[in-house]
Amino acid sequence: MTTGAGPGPGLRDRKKEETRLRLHTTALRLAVERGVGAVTVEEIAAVAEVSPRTFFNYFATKEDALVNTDAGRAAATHAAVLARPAEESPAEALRAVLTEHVRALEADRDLWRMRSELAARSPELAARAAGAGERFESALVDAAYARAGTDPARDLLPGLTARVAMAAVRAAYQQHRLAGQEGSLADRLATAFDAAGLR
Amino acid sequence: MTTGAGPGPGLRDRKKEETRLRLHTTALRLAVERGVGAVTVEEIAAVAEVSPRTFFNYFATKEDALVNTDAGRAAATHAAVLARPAEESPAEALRAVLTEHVRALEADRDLWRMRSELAARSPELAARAAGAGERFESALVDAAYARAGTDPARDLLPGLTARVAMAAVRAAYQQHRLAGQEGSLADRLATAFDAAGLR
DNA sequence: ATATCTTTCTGCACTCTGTGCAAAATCCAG
DNA sequence: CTGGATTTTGCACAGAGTGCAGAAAGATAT
Repeated sequence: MTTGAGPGPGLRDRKKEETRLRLHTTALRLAVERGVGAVTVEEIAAVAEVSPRTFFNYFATKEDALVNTDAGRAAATHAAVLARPAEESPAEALRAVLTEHVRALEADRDLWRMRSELAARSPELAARAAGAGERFESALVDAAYARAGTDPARDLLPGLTARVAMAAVRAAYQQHRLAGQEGSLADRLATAFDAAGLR
Repeated sequence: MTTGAGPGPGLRDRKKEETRLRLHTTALRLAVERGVGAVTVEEIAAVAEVSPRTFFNYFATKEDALVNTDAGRAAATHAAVLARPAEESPAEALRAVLTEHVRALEADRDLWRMRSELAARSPELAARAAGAGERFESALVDAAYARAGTDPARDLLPGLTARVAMAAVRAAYQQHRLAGQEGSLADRLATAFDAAGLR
C-alpha cells in the first residue's frame, strides 16, 4: 500500500462512494419529478445501474437514500468543534464551526433545494430530516460539553449554548428560504448569532 | 339529541376513541416488552381484538401507532400563545405557554417515560418524535410572528425567539433526564429561560 | 319493532419494502 | 497470475401498507 499522493482511498472505496452518491442523486431526482410515493426502489436501482438488492446495501430504507442521513457528518462536526483553538469560548467555537458548515451547504445549492422541496412535500421525509437534524444537534451538544469539561447533569450552559446556536441556524435558514434564497446565508446567520447573544 | 350531561359524542365515536387508544397502548406495551422491530401489526391487532386491516384504518404506519402523533397539540399551542395577554412580550408569552406545557407533560410521567425509552432504542421512532417536535416548533414560530405582526422574510427576531425558547426546553429536559428525573422540570426550565436571556 | 341509511370492520388480493443467505463478479496484494 | 477479501447479485421470504367490495353494526324514522 503506497501512501503519499497515491490513489488515496483506492479504487474500491472510490467506486463505493460514487455508487452511494449516484443512488442518492438518482433517488432525489426521481422523487422531485414524480413525488416520493410514486418512486420505487426498483426504479432507483435500475436508473443508477445496480440491482435492487444492492440499493439496500447502501441505504437501509428508501427515505434514507433521499435524506442521505450521513452519520459521519455529525461526527465530523463534533471533531471540528474540539479542534477549534482552546482560547475560544464555547460560543465562539460553535459559531465558527456552524458558519463553516453553512458555507459548505451553500456550495451545492441545487442539491439542498431539492431536499428542502421534498421535505416540504412529504411528512415522512420531513420527519427523517428532523431526526438527522437532531442527531446533528446532539453531536454539537456533546462537543460543547467536551470543551467545557463539565457534567451535563449539573451544568446547563454548554448544552443550552449549543442548542441556541442551532436555533440561530434554523432561524437564519428559514428567513433565507422565505426571502427566496437571495443574499448570503452566512451573513444572515451572523446576524442571528448576534441577536441570540452568542459570543 | 339532548345535550348537557347526555350521551355526548355518541356510542359510535366513543367506540372509535376507545379502539384508537387501545391500539396505541397495546402497541406501546408490546414494543417496550420486546422491541419495536420484533412486534408486527398483526400481533398488535390481535391483542387489541381488531383485524389487521382495521389497524390501518386508525394509523397510517406502525410507528404512528407508537408515537400517536397528535396534530392537534401543535394547533392548541399556537392558539394558547395567541391567547396570552397582549401586553406580554413575545418571549414572556412563549415562556408562559411552554412552562404550562411542560407542567402538563410532568403529569402523566409514565406514558412519557415509555415513549422516551422507545425513542432512545429505535432510530426510526426517534425520527418520528423529532418530526413531531419540529411541527411543534413551527407552530410556536408561527404564533410568535402572528403576535409580532411582522413579515418572517424580513424580521428575524420572533422566529429566533421562539426557537431559542424551544432550545431552552430541550436543554432543560435533557438535564432533567440525565439527573434521573428528580426535582422539578419546570424549575429547570425557568433557569434555562433566564440563562438564554428570554424575558 | 322494523325498515332503512350510514359508517365502520373485515377479508382478499396485491405491490412494495426490507432481510438472510449463498453464489458469482470484482478488486487487491504478493 | 493466483489466492484472499469485498462487493454485487439473485432468490426466497416475511412484513408493511392500500384498494375494493361485501358483511356487520350503529343511527334514524316511522
